[in-house]
Amino acid sequence: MSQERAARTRRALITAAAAEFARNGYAGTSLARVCSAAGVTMGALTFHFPSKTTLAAAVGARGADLTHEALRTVTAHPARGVGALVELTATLARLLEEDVVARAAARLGRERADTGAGSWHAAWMPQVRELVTGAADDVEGYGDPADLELLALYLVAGAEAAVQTGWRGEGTEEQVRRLWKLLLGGFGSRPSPA
Amino acid sequence: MSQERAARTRRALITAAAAEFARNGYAGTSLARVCSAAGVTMGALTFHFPSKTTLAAAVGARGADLTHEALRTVTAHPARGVGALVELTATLARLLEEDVVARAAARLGRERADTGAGSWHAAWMPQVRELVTGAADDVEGYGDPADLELLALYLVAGAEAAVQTGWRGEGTEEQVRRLWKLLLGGFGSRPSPA
Amino acid sequence: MSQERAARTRRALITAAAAEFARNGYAGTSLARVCSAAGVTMGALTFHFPSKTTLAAAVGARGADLTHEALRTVTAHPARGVGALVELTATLARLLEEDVVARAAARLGRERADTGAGSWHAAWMPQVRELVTGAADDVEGYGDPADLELLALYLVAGAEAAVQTGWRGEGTEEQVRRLWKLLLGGFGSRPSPA
Amino acid sequence: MSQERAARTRRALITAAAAEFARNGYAGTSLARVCSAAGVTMGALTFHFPSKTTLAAAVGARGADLTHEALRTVTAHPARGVGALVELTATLARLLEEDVVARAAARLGRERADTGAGSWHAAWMPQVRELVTGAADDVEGYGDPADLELLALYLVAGAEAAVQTGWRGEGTEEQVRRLWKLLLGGFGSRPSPA
DNA sequence: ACATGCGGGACAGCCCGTTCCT
DNA sequence: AGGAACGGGCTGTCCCGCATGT
Repeated sequence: MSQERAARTRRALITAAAAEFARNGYAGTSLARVCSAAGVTMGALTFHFPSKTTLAAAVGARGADLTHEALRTVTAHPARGVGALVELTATLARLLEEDVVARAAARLGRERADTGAGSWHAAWMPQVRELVTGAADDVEGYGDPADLELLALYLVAGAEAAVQTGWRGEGTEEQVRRLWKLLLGGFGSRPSPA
Repeated sequence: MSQERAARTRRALITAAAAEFARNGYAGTSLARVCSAAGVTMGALTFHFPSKTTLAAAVGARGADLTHEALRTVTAHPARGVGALVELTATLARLLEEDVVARAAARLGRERADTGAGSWHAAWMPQVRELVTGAADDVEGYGDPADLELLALYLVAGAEAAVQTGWRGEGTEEQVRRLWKLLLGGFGSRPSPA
Repeated sequence: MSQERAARTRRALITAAAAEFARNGYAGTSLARVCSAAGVTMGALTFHFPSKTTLAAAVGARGADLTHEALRTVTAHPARGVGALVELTATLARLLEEDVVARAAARLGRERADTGAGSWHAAWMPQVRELVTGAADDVEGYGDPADLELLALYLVAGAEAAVQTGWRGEGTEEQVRRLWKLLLGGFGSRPSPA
Repeated sequence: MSQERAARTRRALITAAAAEFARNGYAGTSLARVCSAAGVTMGALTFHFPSKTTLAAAVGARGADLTHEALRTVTAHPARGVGALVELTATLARLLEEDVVARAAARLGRERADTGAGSWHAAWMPQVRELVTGAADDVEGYGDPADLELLALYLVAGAEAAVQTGWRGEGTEEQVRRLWKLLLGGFGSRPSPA
């Protein structure tokens, strides 16, 4: 049956669209380019996705799915407290680096937060909050849990910018891990030589 | 003479364009909207800025100027080491929050890094590097200076995202300061009681 | 056997298409809307009607059939002369008012007179002519028979416009009858009070 | 000054659009054809008329103006009663026959009665009503004045159909006059010789 | 010099009528 | 008869010159 060909077309379309969205943003992406990149005609696109908004929503949804899946493997082994946060943000950074769809979903989530397509944050923010509040006792001594949450947000946003701009020296995941090490390690213990 | 009217028109155009660029990005901004927002006809715009790229470049340049000016007042009093970094990032955060032109310049710098219009980073990155390397002895104990630089980058990127998305609880500048406090403070010194 | 289901599908399609054609004209009608209105897929439509022109032709043909049928009952009882003309035009007016297919056929006949689909007139014009010429002696005193024929044409066209625009106060058939009464009655006998 | 060139362009556009609207209806008309017929580019069209609806509205308005003008010369000489009605309908018939814009306005008025573009009737219906009611005493003996009004409506609709379909033997105005003569003349007085 | 009105093309996104397999 | 895909065409609009005023 040709139902699998339809699915293949859909995937090709979503991937190609994600590549364009990630590079040029929503408004800067033309459906014609998406089609030629995916090797399908405009008619096929409009059959699967009636409008550009719908296409963006599909990319966003697929990105959210990929994110959930990536995070499930992380939360599987029971890291607690700050260590789990490190693992989560590092995983997100690697995902953004390796997967175009996730990258596109993140960008669309910020550019089109109003439309339903947006809100990539909703895919991982809840886990951050749960980690921070649920293990409040583990992070005792780290100050206000809300600050930890904010730190995670800033780090992920930074990772996103790093991936897009191409600051990557050694890869974005390593950058995030190095920052955490700096923060948790000697940083702040600087008065030691005193 | 009407030369000052010309200057007024230019400024109105740049401000209106910045508002649109900041909200809708480069591709999502139409010159017609810019004109109607600035109260100017399209003919006047094309007189001052022959192309859309030129307009974006002008916005970027103005944003860089504003950034330089804001940073000059910071580097005036001779804070050294990490304290100066805190001050610098906090100032950038406030600038992004308060000034549309700076916000637009930052966004254009990331979206159109290739064109000359881009590169808002060039306005403040040198200062960060100088601060980090020049005061290498002050930051002894903080690990690799490159890590500190990276941290500043991530924080500014996070602030930019915070401003655009509207995470602001108490204002973005406060967020950045709180994060620095968390990092420099007891953070990481927690296992001591163990 | 499913042959009757096919016939049912055909009829549903023709009725739905007629409704759209009558309201939006030929060019303003999209086959997709017809399908969704008829509860049928596009594949089914293209099976029964290979092209849009074919569909319109089918609607026209069905409209002509309905018209013939309606007129047969009229010409059954042997009204002669002008009375028969009155009956014929009134019947057409009622048909246009009550039946969507006839309405669509009339509209298509004018919009697409070139294609075979058109020419709803051919369904009733011959009867008018026959009535007018065949009973020439009965209408003696009415002037040129060609004028009577023209009058019938104008009245039907007026009825069509009345139905489409919605002038109907008391129903289009009544309007036509009232006009005939006006024309045949005292009208023209006005110099009596002189 | 090039202001007159703009006016010329506008007129050329309206005339060309009227020709297309009159022949193919609103939905059947493509702006590209209008442009090539008028010898202007799409850019010029969209400058004067932002949308197809606007263009249609302009055609409708121009048609209404022409109608007013044509009727003013009729109502100038003080024909009273039925004679004025004859003159009015005959003038409308001739206008429909000779002027594309009026023809287009009439067709648009029926196809798009909902939009403001429509309503060509509003250009002449008031005069009919005034004629019928204002001179009620003159038409004494003609029955209900509302019937006379309805008759005028039907005749104009018939003339419109005649022009579009091409029934014209000797021209539509003559047709209308002949019909009036038939109606006012001996028609109805026929059984007298019996 | 500064500004305007008008016009030029080029796509963009959407949809449409149609056909090809199944 | 159904699902999928195909091109082409339509409307809207966008970014930009080129005349002309002031």
